[in-house]
Amino acid sequence: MKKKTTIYDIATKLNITAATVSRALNDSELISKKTKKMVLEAADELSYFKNRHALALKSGRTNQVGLVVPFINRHFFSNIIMGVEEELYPKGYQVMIFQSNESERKEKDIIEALLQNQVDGVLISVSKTTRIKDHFNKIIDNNLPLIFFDRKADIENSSCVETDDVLGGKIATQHLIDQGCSQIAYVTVDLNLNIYTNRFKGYKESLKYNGIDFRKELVFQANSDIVSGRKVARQILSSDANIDAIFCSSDYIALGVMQELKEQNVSIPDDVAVVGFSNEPFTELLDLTLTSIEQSPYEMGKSAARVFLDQMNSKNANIEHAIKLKPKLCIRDSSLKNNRTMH
Amino acid sequence: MKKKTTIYDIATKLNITAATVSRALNDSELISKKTKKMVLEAADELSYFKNRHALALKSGRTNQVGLVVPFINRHFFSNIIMGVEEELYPKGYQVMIFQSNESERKEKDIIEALLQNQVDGVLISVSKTTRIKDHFNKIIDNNLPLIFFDRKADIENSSCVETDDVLGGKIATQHLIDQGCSQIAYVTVDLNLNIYTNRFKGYKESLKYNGIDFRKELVFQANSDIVSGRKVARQILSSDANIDAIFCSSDYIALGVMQELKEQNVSIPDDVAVVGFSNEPFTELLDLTLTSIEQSPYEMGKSAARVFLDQMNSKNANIEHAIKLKPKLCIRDSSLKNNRTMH
DNA sequence: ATACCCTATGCAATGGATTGCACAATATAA
DNA sequence: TTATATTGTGCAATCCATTGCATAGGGTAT
Repeated sequence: MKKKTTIYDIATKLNITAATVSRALNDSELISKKTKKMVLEAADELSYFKNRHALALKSGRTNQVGLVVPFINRHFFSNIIMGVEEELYPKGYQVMIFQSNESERKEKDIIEALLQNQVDGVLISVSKTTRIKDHFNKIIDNNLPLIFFDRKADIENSSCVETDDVLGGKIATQHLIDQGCSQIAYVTVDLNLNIYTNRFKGYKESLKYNGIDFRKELVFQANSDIVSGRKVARQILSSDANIDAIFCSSDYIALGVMQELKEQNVSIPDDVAVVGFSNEPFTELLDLTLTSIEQSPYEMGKSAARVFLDQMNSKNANIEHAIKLKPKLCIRDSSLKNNRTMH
Repeated sequence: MKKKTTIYDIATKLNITAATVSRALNDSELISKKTKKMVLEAADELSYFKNRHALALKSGRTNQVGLVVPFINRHFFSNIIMGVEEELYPKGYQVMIFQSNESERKEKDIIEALLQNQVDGVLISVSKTTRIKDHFNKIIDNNLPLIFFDRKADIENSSCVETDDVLGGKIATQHLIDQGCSQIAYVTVDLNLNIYTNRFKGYKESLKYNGIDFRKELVFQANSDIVSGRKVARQILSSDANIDAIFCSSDYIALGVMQELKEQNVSIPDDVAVVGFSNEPFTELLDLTLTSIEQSPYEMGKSAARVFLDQMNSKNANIEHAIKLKPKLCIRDSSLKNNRTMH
């Protein structure tokens, strides 16, 4: 077992003190060029590298931030991670990534571990099952920047970055109306979650704005998966509602819906236009591409990272930021009528 | 700026020494129940948590491992991360995730940072552009377990976990032959990368095994994307080769190929069967689902993590592991002839 | 009552890098 | 040549938790 090289080893070798070595390695102007050169060469020879823990212990700072997501392997979250990383890495921060698996318990553990690691801040998208919030307050109590993204908790002195879901619901609905639709079915997921109630709100506001009556019999519920999407499509088709469009609050539902419509020989988009939400990668790989709402997770990550940097720089950690990102409509085959070609 | 609570704060408050506090917190049997209770209460009151850096400094161990992938937001890699995490988290290890962006430079930086962090081991999938290997040797020199997954470098005393790509190439080719194909075009990506040469090798071996002559005019090259797939499909169709199947070493190429074939009214799989590689999620979301080779990244992650644990436990870090995971064929519409229905 | 043993706690060193202060060595000025 | 800057290094404390060794205080045995 080889012992790790320290500045003391270098000092001993060169018959100088560790203080001098430290200063030389940090290119202090107190040290002569000759000594610096000596030290650097010796350091290289002994394959020395800094011990970050000693540093952290001394300075109380780590240049590490904690990033917590429900799942790493979701397109949405992994792109947020990309955004955070790319913003923070050049500034010398290390991003420690953790996944809560939608478990409150694990989320608590992770935050405890982050605090033990003395991270300089925490960026987190809250687990679905989280009800308590002591662990978030612990972060605030320790005077660390706490930034929520996508899913937030109500914590004083924290910041958040989220998609403007109401707007997302609006522009999707408006687009369908612009395409000549007026009987627009809406498929929601879980009306307990903020994001879905907001999308629904946007849908209703858009109908109202266009003078179309809201009919609650056009609202359906499903889980966010293909099978559930097929099932809800069957429900919709067999109901009295004579719809000409279906707005799904999830792309997976929309995919299931499209599969079912196709099987039942309902023409998309002419008989029924379909719009999804989230702009999953597969939406543009389909034969009949799916119109959807892009939430720009990469931008969201960057934005959250910038909020963190802001809070770090203006030492006054009290500033709260609340950023809403504008979603974008990606128009594709499933909703584009009139045989217009895309280019 | 609130100062962080230390065991000294607790000691002062209770009029005892830090040593006693430390032992109490670690539930040492040297300490009386009464004192333990006192200490735990005080710790809670002062919202104390351990300083991991002090611990790491003292013990030289961190219970952290470094995990380096080219990109986090790829289905393949994010599932490897899942696997590693799920294996290591229950054992008390923290996984520090980094992405090299396929940059040798960044890969070096990351490894330097990991060493500075005194991680207990490194799991890495090498960046495409990496040529030097000093940074890998530095890990070995420090007597840390080094485990490569998917893409390896030739380093003594390191371990690796990879897919048996030769077998992957074989079973895909064999499947096409079983479907009655004999003029099988092969589209490769980069013959400098191990994984692609191995797939190609499997293709050739399978042909030979079935007594089919290898014809180099049936081998084409493309980049791993849809546009490139369409382009190569045009090349194939306009060549003299009268092919009845196309085996693509990437799903994205296969998708482009299928799009182009469809546009040119070539029937899949009856005129031309298509097989991809990697089993990307979209393969089963298409109207015409794509036959592909599943590499089980999740299992690969678990496997790599287990190798790490093995090396940690048997202190003798010299044991090299070399694990090859068996790929699986996922048969779908694009290659299944004879109008058999799937269920 | 004296010698001895436990039990619970304290003391002090350790790990590696940083940094304010002290001081030696050299250079400059008078 | 002596006094004064200037430059380059050394000393020692600090950050926090752990742990081997020492010891005080109480109990037990004789």
